[in-house]
Amino acid sequence: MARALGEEQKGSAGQRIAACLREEIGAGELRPGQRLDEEALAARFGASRTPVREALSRLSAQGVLVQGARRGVFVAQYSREELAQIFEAMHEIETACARIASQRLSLLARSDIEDAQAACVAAAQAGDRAAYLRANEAFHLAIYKATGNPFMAAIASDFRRRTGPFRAKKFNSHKALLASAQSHWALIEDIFSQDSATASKSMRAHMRASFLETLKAN
Amino acid sequence: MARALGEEQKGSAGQRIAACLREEIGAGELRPGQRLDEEALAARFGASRTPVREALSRLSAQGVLVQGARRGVFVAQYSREELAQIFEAMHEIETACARIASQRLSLLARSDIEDAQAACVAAAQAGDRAAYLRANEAFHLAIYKATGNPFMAAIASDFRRRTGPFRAKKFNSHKALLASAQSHWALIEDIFSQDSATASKSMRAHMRASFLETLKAN
DNA sequence: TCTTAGTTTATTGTATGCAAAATAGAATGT
DNA sequence: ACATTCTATTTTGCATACAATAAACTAAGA
Repeated sequence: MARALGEEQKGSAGQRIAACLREEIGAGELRPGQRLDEEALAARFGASRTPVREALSRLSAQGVLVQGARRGVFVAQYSREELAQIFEAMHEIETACARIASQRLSLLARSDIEDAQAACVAAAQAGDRAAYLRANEAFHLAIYKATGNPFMAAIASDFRRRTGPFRAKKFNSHKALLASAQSHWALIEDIFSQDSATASKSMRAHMRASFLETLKAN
Repeated sequence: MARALGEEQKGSAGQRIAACLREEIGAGELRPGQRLDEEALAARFGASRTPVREALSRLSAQGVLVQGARRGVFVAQYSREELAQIFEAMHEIETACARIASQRLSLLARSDIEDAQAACVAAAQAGDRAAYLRANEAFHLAIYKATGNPFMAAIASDFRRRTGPFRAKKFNSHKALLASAQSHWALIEDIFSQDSATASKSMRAHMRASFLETLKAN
């Protein structure tokens, strides 16, 4: 990753490392169950183990990593059962987000969602998997932001990160990207309709489909 | 606190310190906005600054603490606006929990909820504020657990912790404790009715009342 | 050949030390 | 008297060093 060392972000080294790892995990670049070596990370980020450990503590507190007792940290790995539970929780939250967003939709939020969807379509047509993954995240994030509630947005984002590695697996063909981008349109229409019942119902359907595809791919 | 040094919990020192601080913050013993001195905490827990910093990183990643750039860490403090947003999110999650719990209620979960409520009533009648705070947490936690979904339970618990210091302020009289314990009965009845619409509606009302009281007390 | 005990190695968890930055205080000038 | 600048102290953030524990490997015995 080019951004590892070059990009100068805000905050302490520990926070930068955490942000970078979070992104990579969410994008599925680090596989579930994979062990993270502290010293290797330190070398990679050009820092000592101390800020690396800080980052790992942060991420394991958020559930993105799991920490075995004196056994190192691993990218969180879930059984089918657990995956179903996570998706159920995510399902509830996303549904609530869609409902609230449809009630409070501002012109700016509407524009942000449209822009994100345009990026999704572009990436899907180009067949750029990495770009689509980011665009898709941005799309859902725009919906979360549209709730006007940063705390709702934060937990929804958290769940997206945790399921990222698993969802990423299902975007493994040009067709899958196009289908995903296509399915956004109905969701957009229903949220923009400003009818909260319709919006939440639509998101419910979207999440259900996403879950079933994810289960198949894992 | 007696539990500071004596109690031997599992895990590393950093995890024990984090758990201890989490509990104290949730119980309102540490005030929002209060600054936490690393060296003082290290002295108190009989450790060096390293595990203390680990604990602080964990908690700030969870949003329980906030970390200013080179300015130390503080117990998270929210404006009325932010408090309203947090409660809205909490409201959505608790409502979903009540709905799911009512659908899946097991005999064991039912028994746990009843036990927790008994403890609430006992603490309220005794006028023991600290005991009531813990019992009330256990009561809500039992409902979360009744969903059978540990991830739903976890986010619900997180929100409870974050709002803990603010909610704690409203339990400042014997009457308030009794009223709170009393209000649980309706909630229990509706969840035990196994009618998900009734259960979620009841939780919605409970959370609304809780929010209004909390706003007044802050 | 398989099991088991002992040893070695690698890695985590903790302590200490140092440098950078921010706050508080003192001194000087207007 | 007030503002400003320089200094000093406190405190964070990072690096290094050390201790403790678990995994891996070796070797010996059944």
